Amino acid sequence: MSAYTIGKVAREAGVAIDTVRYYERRALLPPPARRLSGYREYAAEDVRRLRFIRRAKALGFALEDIRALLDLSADHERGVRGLHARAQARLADVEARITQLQKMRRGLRRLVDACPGSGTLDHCPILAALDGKDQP
Amino acid sequence: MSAYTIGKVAREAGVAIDTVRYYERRALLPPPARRLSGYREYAAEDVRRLRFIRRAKALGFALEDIRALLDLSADHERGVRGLHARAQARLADVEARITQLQKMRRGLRRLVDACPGSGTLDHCPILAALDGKDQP
DNA sequence: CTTGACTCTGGACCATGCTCCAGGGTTTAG
DNA sequence: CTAAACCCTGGAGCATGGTCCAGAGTCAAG
Repeated sequence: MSAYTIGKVAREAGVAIDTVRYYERRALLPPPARRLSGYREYAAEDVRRLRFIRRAKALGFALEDIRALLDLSADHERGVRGLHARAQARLADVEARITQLQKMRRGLRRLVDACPGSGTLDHCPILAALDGKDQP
Repeated sequence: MSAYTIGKVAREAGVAIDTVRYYERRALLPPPARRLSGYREYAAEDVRRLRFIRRAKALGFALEDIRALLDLSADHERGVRGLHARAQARLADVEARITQLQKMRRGLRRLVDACPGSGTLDHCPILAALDGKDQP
C-alpha cells in the first residue's frame, strides 16, 4: 500500500491541495488516516475518488450531487437504482440545454447571415430564439 | 403602452424584484423611466428581456455573456457596425457550448445505458465509467 | 545537521448571483 | 381618509466552490 501525502494525491488527481481539504470538509472525501505528525495519509482509492469527483463535476453535477453519488455507490441496498436515476435526471437536463442552445445558435446564425453589413430587421433573432410562453 | 411597475415586470418574467434591480446595476437592463415619485416604469419589452436572461442563464451563460448577447441585439436594432464580427464570436461560443454538452451527453448516456438499474454495485458501471486513466 | 520543500490549522477572502433588511415615501382599494 | 400593498436606496448577508495566508511543525536529500 503506497501512501500518498496530500500533495501527491492532489497532483495525481489533478486538483489543488486546498481543494482536497475542502472536499474533506464537505464530506466528499472521508477523513484520511494521519501520521503521528498530523500529516494526512491517502491511498490509491482516494486518487480514484478525486478523479471521480472531477469527472462528475465536468458532467455538470454539483458537489452535493456528487456526494450523493458517492454515498449511493457505497449503499448496497439502493445504490444502483439511485445512481441510475440520478444519471438519467442529469442526462435529461443536458439534453434540454442542448435543445435550447441549438435554438440560440439558429438565432445567431440568422443574425450573422442576415446582416452582412447593416440594415435593420425589426426583430432581433437572438431574443426571439428564446422567446415563448412561460414554463421553462 | 401599458407600463409595468417593478413588481409587475418581475412577476411577469418570473424573477424576484431584487433580481430586476440587480440586473439593472449589472447593466443587463437599461435604466428604466421613472415616475415623479421615483418608481421605476417598465415596458413589455423589458419582460421579454428578462425572460431571455432567465433562459440564457438556465443554459449556463454567465450574466456577462448574457449582457454581450443583449448588447448584440440592441446594436442590431440600431445598425451598429462591427456587429457581424461580434455575432460570429458569440456564435462560436454557443457552438463550443453545444459541443461540450454533447460530450457530457455521450458520457451520461454511456452511464445510463450500461447500468441496468438493478443488481449489485459490482455490476454497476457508473463508478467504473467515471474511473479510469487521466485525460479528461 | 541543515536547508528547502512540504504539511498543519483556522480563518479570511474571492467571484458570482442573488436575497434580505431598515427606514423611509407612494399608491390604491374600499 | 386610511390601511394594505407597493416601491425607494444602500448596504449587509448568503450559498457555492474554491483559494490564500500566517505562523508553526515535519520530512528528505545532500
